Amino acid sequence: MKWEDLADQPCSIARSVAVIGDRWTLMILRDAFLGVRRFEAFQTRLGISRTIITARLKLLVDEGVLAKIPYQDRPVRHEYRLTQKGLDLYPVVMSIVHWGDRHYAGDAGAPLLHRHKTCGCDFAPVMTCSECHAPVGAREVETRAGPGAV
Amino acid sequence: MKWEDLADQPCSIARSVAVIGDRWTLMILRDAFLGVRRFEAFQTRLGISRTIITARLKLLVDEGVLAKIPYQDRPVRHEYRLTQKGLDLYPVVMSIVHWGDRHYAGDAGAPLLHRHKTCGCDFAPVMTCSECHAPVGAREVETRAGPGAV
DNA sequence: CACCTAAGTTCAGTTTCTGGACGAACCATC
DNA sequence: GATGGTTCGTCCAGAAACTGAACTTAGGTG
Repeated sequence: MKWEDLADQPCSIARSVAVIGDRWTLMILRDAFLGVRRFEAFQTRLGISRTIITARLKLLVDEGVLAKIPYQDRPVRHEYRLTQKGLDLYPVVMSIVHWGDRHYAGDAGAPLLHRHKTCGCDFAPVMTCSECHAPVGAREVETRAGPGAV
Repeated sequence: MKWEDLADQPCSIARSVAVIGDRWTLMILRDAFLGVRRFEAFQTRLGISRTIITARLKLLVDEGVLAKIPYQDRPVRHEYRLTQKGLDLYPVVMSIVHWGDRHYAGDAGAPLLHRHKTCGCDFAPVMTCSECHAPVGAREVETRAGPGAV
């Protein structure tokens, strides 16, 4: 199987992974959620080749995760902003952060803290059930084929 | 920046992405959560080269996400099981699934349904605040340097 | 004019991924 | 005891992706 074939699988993971599932794309999304918007800023912060930045930003724009918006004319310059579809990735990014905090933070603790403005507390993300609102763990879930299965 | 350097960044995303941030690793984790445990099963389901399966399983075992456990002697055979650290990735996997369901499920609907055994309902994962238990969106969060920052 | 910025593109060289063949260790069957 | 099957890999040549560095475009600054 090739990377492009992933997008055609009858699996939401495969289809998502085809878009966001590589190292640099996830790092770009991290920076986007931290407010980075310009090509040069992504390149400087990540320190990777401009070719890759170009390719990844293009993919994310093509997929509607980022929008390329001009912020000045003469010369025209663009910035990359998260769309609603991009903002919907927040739980993905936060759960990755949280896993890293739990398993890779050294003695010093987490590199970043997240404050929930609504309640004013530093928080950790908790995955809950949309129906009963209780926290959900892997062992409490049963998976079965849905309407979109093959 | 090279891939290996990611693990040394003062960023939980980078450190996590160094472990789980590539396409095939995420697909292997998906299958692991669906109950796949054997080398041959991963290879057959994913249809990718055995070299990659070997390398990815080794990385996940080295990182303590999977455990390699013998399930028979003569000849000795192993299976790969999620450790607690691996099970902790469930929110990551589920949030990716959910994003895919929302943005890439066709008219047919989601390929897989998830039933919360505790309450008996099919559910969607909702990210909530550990402190006030309300759902959290990207715009309601403020990020700042934590104790583990450089 | 010389130099600067932002956002890319181009290119040769290196690294990584790929499919397919092969190996090792055992079991079952004829 | 030769053949074939199962499971879990390794090895290799070729293809694809990534890399750093230089170059381009379109304008702005002193």
